[in-house]
Order: sequence, then structure tokens, then C-alpha cells
Amino acid sequence: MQDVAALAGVSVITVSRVLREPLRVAAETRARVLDAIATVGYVPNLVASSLKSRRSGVIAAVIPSVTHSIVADVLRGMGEVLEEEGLHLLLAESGFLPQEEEDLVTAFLARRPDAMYLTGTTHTSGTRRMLAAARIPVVETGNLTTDPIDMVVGYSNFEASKAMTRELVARGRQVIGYIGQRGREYIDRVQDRHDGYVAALRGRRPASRALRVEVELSYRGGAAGMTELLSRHPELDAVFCTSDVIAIGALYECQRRGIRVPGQVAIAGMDDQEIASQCVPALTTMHMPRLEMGRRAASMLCARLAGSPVESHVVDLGFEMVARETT
Amino acid sequence: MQDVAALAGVSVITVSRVLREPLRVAAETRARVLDAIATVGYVPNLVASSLKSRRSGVIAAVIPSVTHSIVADVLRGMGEVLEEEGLHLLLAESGFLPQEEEDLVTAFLARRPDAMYLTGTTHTSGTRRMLAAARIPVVETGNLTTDPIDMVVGYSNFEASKAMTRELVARGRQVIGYIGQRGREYIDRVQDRHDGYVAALRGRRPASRALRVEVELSYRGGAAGMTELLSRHPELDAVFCTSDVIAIGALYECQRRGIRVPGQVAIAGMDDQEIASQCVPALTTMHMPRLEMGRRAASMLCARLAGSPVESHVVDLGFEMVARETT
DNA sequence: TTGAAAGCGCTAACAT
DNA sequence: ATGTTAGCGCTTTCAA
Repeated sequence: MQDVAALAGVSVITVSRVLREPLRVAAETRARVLDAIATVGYVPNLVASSLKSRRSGVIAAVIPSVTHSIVADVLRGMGEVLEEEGLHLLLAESGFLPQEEEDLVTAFLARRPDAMYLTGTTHTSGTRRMLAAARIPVVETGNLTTDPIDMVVGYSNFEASKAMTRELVARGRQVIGYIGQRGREYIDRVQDRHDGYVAALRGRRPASRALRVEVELSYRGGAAGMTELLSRHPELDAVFCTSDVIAIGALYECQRRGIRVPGQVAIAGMDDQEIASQCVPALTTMHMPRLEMGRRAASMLCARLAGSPVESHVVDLGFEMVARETT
Repeated sequence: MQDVAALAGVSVITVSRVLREPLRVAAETRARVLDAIATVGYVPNLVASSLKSRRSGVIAAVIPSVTHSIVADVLRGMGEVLEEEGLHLLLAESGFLPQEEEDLVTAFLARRPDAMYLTGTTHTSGTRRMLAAARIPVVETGNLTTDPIDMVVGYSNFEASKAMTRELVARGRQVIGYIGQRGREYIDRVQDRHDGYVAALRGRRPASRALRVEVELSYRGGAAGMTELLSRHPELDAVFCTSDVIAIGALYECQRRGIRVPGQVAIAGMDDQEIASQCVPALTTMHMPRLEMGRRAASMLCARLAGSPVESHVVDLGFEMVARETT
């Protein structure tokens, strides 16, 4: 920056201003500085800038897993908004483990991000404490809570799966199984989806524990879950799955066994990923506004960074039933 | 840090040392400092550290799209390695656009990353120039080239699709169509996959342009491609797809039309994503070592950061045919 | 509209 | 084993 200043015949602060608030510098001076920047090949140093200004322009995000395609869409939505604002994303995967999330938050905080993005609404007390102490905007996503660390944007996983399970009941299904992602103990979204299923069936024949299986979040997992359910309950006539991936894995297993879907068994997924609309038969599922959630989370963060307080700290984006062929 | 030092009755540099090279500090002093850190609730400031030490501990990565599941696996592999080294990932999506990639590289460089990760091997001259000037390790991934910016780790997309197309020929298929991802002009991996297909068919009946269609990288795209090919060439008996997602979209379209696979039409994909082994019928595809590629790329970067020169700047991870039911 | 001085929080280099 | 000094490259604050 000193080289640039010398070449342009101005002081360093003028160079700095040309970069950050060009309109405060006379057009002529500005042109000279811009010229000098180009000939010197000057690359600004944002780490020095961050140190002095206490603004890093970085948003830290801890996500469970990039492979999880819900997360991918959310990231895309975030990216769109952040790019416009000139913000950058620091990213790491927790592998769905709360302690790992806490470790990542600890490490990230040392980089002085301007804001933090978390997935889900249950976090260790350490995570909550550190984030509160950091005094930066925080947004949690993918679920709802009345007690966010700072802000939440999501939808009710509980209500969504209750609605989906009720739909199965409404269509006359009698023996409705559950294939859920493993790890309810520490994944709030999955726990809520499980509870929604149970709540929908309450009051009907005692919901047998044997009707619920938990598997890896994968096509293979879905197939394994179907196999298990079928062996326990040959009279099974419907399955509620906590994810489209699991549902389609289950569908494939039915196809391998020659079980008619939805003739013999109805299958319902969750999330409405692209494949749900394309597979044969097309999958009934619950649409979740993933892209919108990412955009919204980023916008809320940006608003706070710009000093405007957000109207509501809890944003419910809702969900939408998409009835297709598997039910 | 000064507060901590005061409380522990040492100088700030000692606090710094406790954090970075604890063994250089007497156990007793160290314990006192650690205590002070805890009671003060001290959070180190890595931006100040980066400024002084000229080491940010950040790896910048520009990827085409997180939604692209190949990329997700690579990121996971990278993440594993980076975490062990205490490095963090700065991430952005270029949307497959070279100019966008250049803009992101420009922006990232201002943050002084210790190394840079790029997808693919063709980049704008601006990107190459800036990266050379930055004098940091750079790794390109997902393809091969004899002229990397710095290092490459990947596989030959050309050879892989040539081999797959040859396999279709070897099985006696006569009219072999191509459904490729759109954007060959600026996505080297796709161009190479296209060229591999063409090369495999050279010398046989003049490869009709009408046998090749280009679509969005999605299940829907695959289905649209299949529809188009079938209308142009009802005698079609095989399709080579540049991705599993496209291949499965095409398979679904066949199922909707009652076309037997592989009886009437054989379908081959690329990448060996999880769904390929699970769908019905299971998809023949080419396995690409995605996780390994991410790990390897990260390891090479880490090695260079640790000062050890890498043995080879071009790492060919190869590929492997996985013959399943669709052919 | 431009500049001078000071210092963000840390660590490299050199003592002791 | 610990400390002192200086300064990384910027931006804030105040002044002209």
C-alpha cells in the first residue's frame, strides 16, 4: 500500500479510501491511485484490515455434512446472498457430533468471524456460552425453537412428519412403519421427525416399537430398513421415512422383491429432493424450502451486520405436502 | 493476551508460547498461564497472529457447485485431513464459470490463504497469473494435465469415458448415444468425457452429431436427454452418460416408457455415486476415487506447507470400471 | 478533500 | 526458560 501511495503521490490513507469509499476521494486522485494499484500489482491485505477494523467479512458455518444434500442447497442459497455482500464463508463439518461442533466453534471464534451459522437447534452448553460471549449474530437453521441462541430460521420437523404420517392414515393404511436416520439422541431434526410420527399414531393401536427402525442416511440404509421391517411385519402396508434418500432406498428394496408400491406398501419421504419428482413411481414427500432457508439465514445475518435489528428472531418457513405416486 | 499475562505474572510472549509451543515453557509456568486463560475466558486472535506470522492457516477452495455430489465427497476427504492439521477452509462456488472463478480467486487472495484448491484444470489466464504471483501451493483436481499451475491430482476423464464407451461396443451395442452435461466449452472434465466417447467410436460408422445431446446436470436433464435421443434415433440401443445422475434420469425415462434396460437399451453412467449400486437395475458406471482425491489434494498441500517438496506434481489416481446390470 | 499519528493483537528476532 | 523491542499492513481518530 505504501508503494502504491508513493507511486500515486498520495498518503497511504488515501489509497485505503480509494479501496473502501471511493466517492470520498476526488475523481482525479482516484484515477491516479487506481493506476498505481494496477502497475504495482497491489493485492490488498484483508487480514491487516480485519485486525484494525474489527470486521473480518467472514461468516463461519458449521454444518453436519456436505454430502447431505439438504445442506448443499442451503449453502447455495447462503452463497448467493453472501457473495453480493462481499462476505466469505469459512466452512467445516461436524459429522452430526455436538462435541465436534463445539470444537469447531471454538476454533472458528479465534478467527473473529462477523457472524456464525449453525445447523439444528440443540448445541452443547459450551457452544451456547461461547457464542453468547462472542457477541456476534448467530443463526440456527433447519428446525424451530422458542429459545434460539440468537436467531433461527427453519420449519417444524415435528409438524411436518406428523402431517405426513396422518396423510398415510387418511389414505387407509393400517400398519405404518418408520425408517429413520440413526442418531436421534443428538440430531434434533431427526428426533422431532420421529416424535411427529409417534404423535400422529397416538391413540391408534399401540405403536409398536418393532415398527421403527433406524439406519444410516443412505440408499443402502433405506433398503436395509425396509428389509428389516418386512421381516418383522409382513403385513406392513406403509412406511414413513425421515428422508427421501432413505425412502428411495426402501423403494428400490421393494422393487427387488417384487413388492408393489403403492399397491402393497405406500412409501413417504421427507425433503423433496430432485430425485423424488423423477423416480418411478414418483415419491410422495414433504417439500422443505432449503434454498430459501439459506438465503433467509444469510439475509438475517447481513441485516444484523448492517446494524438493522431483525423484526423476528424466529422465522418459520413452513413446509408443503407433495403427494405423488408412492402413496 | 495482556490480561492473561498480567494475571499469570508473565510477559505476553510467554502466553503466546504456551499456546503455540507449550513444551518450550516450564510446566509450572504453563499451568499458571493455562489457568489465567481459563479464568479470563481468553480467546486467541488468529487474525493478529496471521498478520504477524504471515501464516493464516486457511486453505481457500473454489468449487463449481456444492450440489454436485462429486464435489461433496472431495470436500469431505479434504476436511478430514485439514482438521488434523488445524487448517480451515474458505469456500465459494463458481457455478462452473471461469470468470466467476477468477473473481473468487482475486477476492480470496486478499485474505492471504496458505494454499489454494481449484476444481478442474482449465482456468483463465488471470487466474493463473495471480496464483503464480501469490507464490502459494495450488492444487487442481478432478482431471489431469501435463501443465498444472502447481500440482494436480485427478484421473483421466478422457480415458475413462473412452473405456466405458468401448465397453458398450464390446457388448455388441450398435447405436450408442451420448447424454452429456451442458457447458463443455468451459468445463474441461465434461469436454474430455465427450471427447473420450467420440474417440472410442472413431472408425466405426460416422459418429452422428444427432446421437449427442447436452442437458442440465440433473435427473430431469437425463430424462429429457433420453426423450430427445429416442425421438431422433428409435433404433438406439445404448447410451453413455457423463454422470450417474444423468444416467439414472435416463433410466427413469425408460421405465416410464416401458423400455427394457438393458434388454432394449443399455445405460452407462460415470462416477459411481452411492445410488448407482442401489438402483434397480443397478447402474454400470466408472468408479472415481473422490474421497481419496480430496485427501490426497489436502495432503499434498499440507506437505508443501510443512516445507517438504512433493515427489510428483501430477498425481493420477486412475478409475475403475464397475459393471452392473444396466449394460 | 487529504494527511499524520497511533495502534489493532500478536509473534520474529534477538537478548538475557 | 523467559523477556524486550519492534513492527506486520492496515484503518481509526483527529486535524488541516
